[in-house]
Amino acid sequence: MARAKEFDYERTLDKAKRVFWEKGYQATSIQDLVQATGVNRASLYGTFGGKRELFLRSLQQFQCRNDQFVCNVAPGLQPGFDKIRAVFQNAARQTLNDPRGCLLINSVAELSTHDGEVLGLGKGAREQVEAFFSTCLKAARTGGEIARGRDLRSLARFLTNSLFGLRLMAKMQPNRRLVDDIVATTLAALS
Amino acid sequence: MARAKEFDYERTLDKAKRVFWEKGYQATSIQDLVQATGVNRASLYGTFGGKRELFLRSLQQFQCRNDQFVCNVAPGLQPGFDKIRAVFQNAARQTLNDPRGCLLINSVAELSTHDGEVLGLGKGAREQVEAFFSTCLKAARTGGEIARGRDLRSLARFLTNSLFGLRLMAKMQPNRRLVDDIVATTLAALS
DNA sequence: TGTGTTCTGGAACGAGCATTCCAAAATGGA
DNA sequence: TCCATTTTGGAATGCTCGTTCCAGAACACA
Repeated sequence: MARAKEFDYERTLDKAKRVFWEKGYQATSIQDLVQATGVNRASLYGTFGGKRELFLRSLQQFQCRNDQFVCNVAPGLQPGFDKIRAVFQNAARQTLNDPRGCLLINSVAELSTHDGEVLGLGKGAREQVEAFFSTCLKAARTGGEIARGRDLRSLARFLTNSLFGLRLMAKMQPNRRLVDDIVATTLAALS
Repeated sequence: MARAKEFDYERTLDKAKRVFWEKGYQATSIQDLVQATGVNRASLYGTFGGKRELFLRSLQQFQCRNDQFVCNVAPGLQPGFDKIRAVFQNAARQTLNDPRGCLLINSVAELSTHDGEVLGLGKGAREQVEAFFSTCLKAARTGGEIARGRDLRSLARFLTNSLFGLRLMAKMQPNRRLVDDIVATTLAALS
C-alpha cells in the first residue's frame, strides 16, 4: 500500500463545479481550479485526468444532485398537479436567488455544438424532466385535475420547455413579477 | 486624404459574428477572426478596438437583424394570433435547421454573469420580444381571438419564455415532434 | 525499521493567446 | 509628381494556458 490522498473526491468535485458554474468552462483555468479546490495540479491531473474530464465529472455531479432536487421537491407530495406547481415554484426561487443560472443549461449553450458528451448530458436531463412531468400529469389526470382529452406527452414537453426557459431567465432578467407571471401562466395552461 | 479601407464594415462584422456564433466568445481566437474575415490583425484592431468590442458589435448586429426577423415575420400579416403563430413556426424552423441556436441566448448563458453589456443586450432583446407579443395580443383581443378576462402582460411574458426555451432546444434536442409539441401546446394556451 | 508505492509541491514546457508595433504600400488632394 | 495620411502585412511581445515531469515526502505493510 501507499500514501493516502489528502483530499476528498466528491468535495473537490463540488468545489470545481462551483468555479465552472461561476465562470463557464472556457473561462476557467487550471490555476483557478487549483486555488478553489486547494488540491495540487499533479493531484488534480492524477485523479481526474485533465480539465475536460474534471468538468464532465462536475457536470455529472450537478445533474445527479439537480435531478434529485427537481424531482424530489416536496417529497411528501404525491405526483400530481401540486407537485408540478411545487417544482415550478422551486425553480422560480432558484431563478431569483442564483444569478449563475443552471450549470447544465449554461454548459449546453456554451459547448454542446462541439461536445457530444455535454450534448448527451443535456438531452438526458431534458428527458428526465419530461418523464417526471409525464408521471405527474398521468396522476393528475387520474385524479381528475386534468381533462381526459389532453395529450399528456405534449403537455410534459411544454412544461419542460417552460421550466428550462425559466432557468434561462436567471441570467437574463431575474425579476420577481416576470418570473411569477411566467409560472402562473404556464400552470394555468394545464387546466 | 488617405488610403481607403479594403474591406466592408458590415460584411466583416457579419463574418466575425458567424465565428462567435459557431464557437462561442471565449473559444474564438483573434487568429480565427483574421482567417474568417480575411481582414488583417492591425485593421481589425484599428477598426473595432479589440476582441471584446468586435464581439459586442457582432452581437448588436445580430440583435438588430434577428429582431427584424422575429417581429417582421410575415410582414403582410397584421398583428394578432396568426402573427404570433407565424413567429413560433418560424422559430421552430430555425431551431430545427440551425444547431448553433440563438447567438444572443448563447452569449447570455456564457457571459452575462460577468458582463453587464451582454446582460443589457439580453434584457433588451427579451423586452422587445415581450413588447411585440403584447402588441399582437392586444390586437387579438380586440379581434375577439382572445378572451377579455386574460392578463395580456402575463401572456406576453409567457410566450416570450416559451420562445426562448424553444431557441434553447436548438442546441439541446432539435427534434421535429418535440418542437411541434411545444409550439402547439404553447399556442393552445392562448385560447 | 525497511521497502515499495503513491501522493505532493513546484518548476518547467511548448503552444497559443490578445495585443502592439513598425516599415512598406496605397491613395487622394495640392 | 509629391506629400500627408491611412491601411496593411507580419513580426514581435509578454503573458497565460493546459499539461508534464521529477525529486522528495508520506504512508501501509512486511
